[in-house]
Amino acid sequence: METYMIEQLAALAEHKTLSKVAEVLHISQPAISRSMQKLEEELGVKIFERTKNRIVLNEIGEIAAKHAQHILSAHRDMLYAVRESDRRRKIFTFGAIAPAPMWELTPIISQLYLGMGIHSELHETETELIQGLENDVYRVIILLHPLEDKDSTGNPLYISTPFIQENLALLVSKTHRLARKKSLFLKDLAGEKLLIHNKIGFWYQVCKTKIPNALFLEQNDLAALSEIANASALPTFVTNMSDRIGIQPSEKLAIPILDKEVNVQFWCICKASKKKDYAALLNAIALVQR
Amino acid sequence: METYMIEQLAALAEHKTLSKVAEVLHISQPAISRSMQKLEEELGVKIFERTKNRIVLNEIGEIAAKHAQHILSAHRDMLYAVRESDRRRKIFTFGAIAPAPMWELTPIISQLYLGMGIHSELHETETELIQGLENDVYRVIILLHPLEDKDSTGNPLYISTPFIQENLALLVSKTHRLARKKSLFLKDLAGEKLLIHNKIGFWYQVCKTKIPNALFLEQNDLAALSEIANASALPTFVTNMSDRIGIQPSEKLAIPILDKEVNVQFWCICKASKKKDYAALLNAIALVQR
DNA sequence: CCGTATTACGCTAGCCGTAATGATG
DNA sequence: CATCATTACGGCTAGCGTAATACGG
Repeated sequence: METYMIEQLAALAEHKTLSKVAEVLHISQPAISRSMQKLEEELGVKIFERTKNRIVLNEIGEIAAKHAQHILSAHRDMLYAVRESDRRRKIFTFGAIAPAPMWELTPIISQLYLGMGIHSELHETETELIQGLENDVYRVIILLHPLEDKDSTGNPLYISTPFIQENLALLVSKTHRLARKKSLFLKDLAGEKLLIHNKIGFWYQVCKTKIPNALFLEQNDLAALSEIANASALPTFVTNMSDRIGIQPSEKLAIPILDKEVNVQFWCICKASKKKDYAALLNAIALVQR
Repeated sequence: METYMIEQLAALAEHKTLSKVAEVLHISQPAISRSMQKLEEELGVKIFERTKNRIVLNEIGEIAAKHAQHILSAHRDMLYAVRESDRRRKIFTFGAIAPAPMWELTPIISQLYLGMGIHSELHETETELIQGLENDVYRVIILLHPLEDKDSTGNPLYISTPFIQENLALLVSKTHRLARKKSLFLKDLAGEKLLIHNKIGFWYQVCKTKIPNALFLEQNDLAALSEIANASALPTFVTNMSDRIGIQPSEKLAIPILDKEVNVQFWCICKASKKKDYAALLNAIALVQR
């Protein structure tokens, strides 16, 4: 049973006449006629009802055509899987729960995997990240904790390496009502108008759920947000990582926020089965802890 | 992607070397070598790690091979389904809940479908029968009641035609304690030793559950059972259908049993979608009601 | 050296297209 | 007579086997 027969049978079930199939598949009518004869002979079963100038699939033929379509979709699946795997092999894709470790990790990967493309994705929750790691969509992921899962024989499924820490602070003008405090908690921000970026991973949910009655002015352009923060009296957030991307405190004060949810340790995680592939990367990561 | 490539890739994943594949598939080594090169080229993706005299599937190659095996099994499924359907087309197979309608139906089918094989199966419960009808394993089935199921548009899914009736009686010697009764109920047989056949469809369960504390002496050879029944004082069962297969009452008395579970009407049922195919059969069946 | 993969070189099986034939509505 | 399926015929592609080459344990 050769592929071309399967293809033509499936097309015949769809287009009903040999002529139409010939037209669609860019092949001559006699070719189709012969293929179908040969297929029928190979199967050893009548799958057509023939009159002198009409050929129709019989009940068994319809079953055969169903299977033919299934085989063709299996072919397409194979092609897609192989090419998709290859594409992923040529790009280093990772996922992160927050932007700062994403920015930190990118240059490290860039140095280590010279010439390879890098693609990173930000998520607010860890479920998609872990799932992506499982599917090999992500080579590594950045979470707020290590993954300790074991397989049935007790061996770890993942390798977790501590990465950077990040500590949140509120950036306020010197005239703000909170400006004289040395530190504060999220609940102290109740009712404030706050300028925030909206692609900040897990921070977004933390802010939304831990600060009561705040009004969030969301921005999705980082440069614009920085401008507005400088030009207005609106408070905004910074972290120990903010300077890494060129945000300067200017005339404002950064007041540390003490809730444990906003003083976090990131972890870089890969599958244990790929330990060797990423040993060098995990090594490099261990060096930038601070 | 031609079938031969798929086949060879799957075989390579299994046998590891081109030489072994060549041996197994009865084809020359160079042929395999070229096929795999061509496949790799068609995919446009490196699926092998090659050294000068060694070829190994890489990670993507393993994925490809998995898919190849899946495609091959789809091929086998197609072949099996087609041939199995053809086999069924050449044999009239039906299922029944009791032997008597099976014996009655067989000659009717035999006359109507001259030259076609006939195969019948007996079941104690109706679930396998209905499932078999659904799967087209059985063309028709014999149950104790019609099937009234409708599809989503309210059209009947099945055609049910009344067939024969069967009424059970106890066959006892004239000296038996029950011999003077004109009729009886199953519960009257409590504690008796009873000679029965064990391939009697639904009767088996009825006897087992409706007669308290009886001792059943099971026989699976019909002729032997008949002999023993004649030669011994043991009571056994007959029905209005028994004479059809040559069982004679001899010197014994047949006492009707009145429970409704053992005075039954059989129904012959086919799929509504095959109504036309079996119209003649259902017609013939309607004539033998009695 | 024996086993393994690849390359080179004809051969030919088999698939294709063109043309012709037959049937149908 | 337009449309569709099948048969006939010749060409050519492409997969095959044999033989030769090259590498490795």
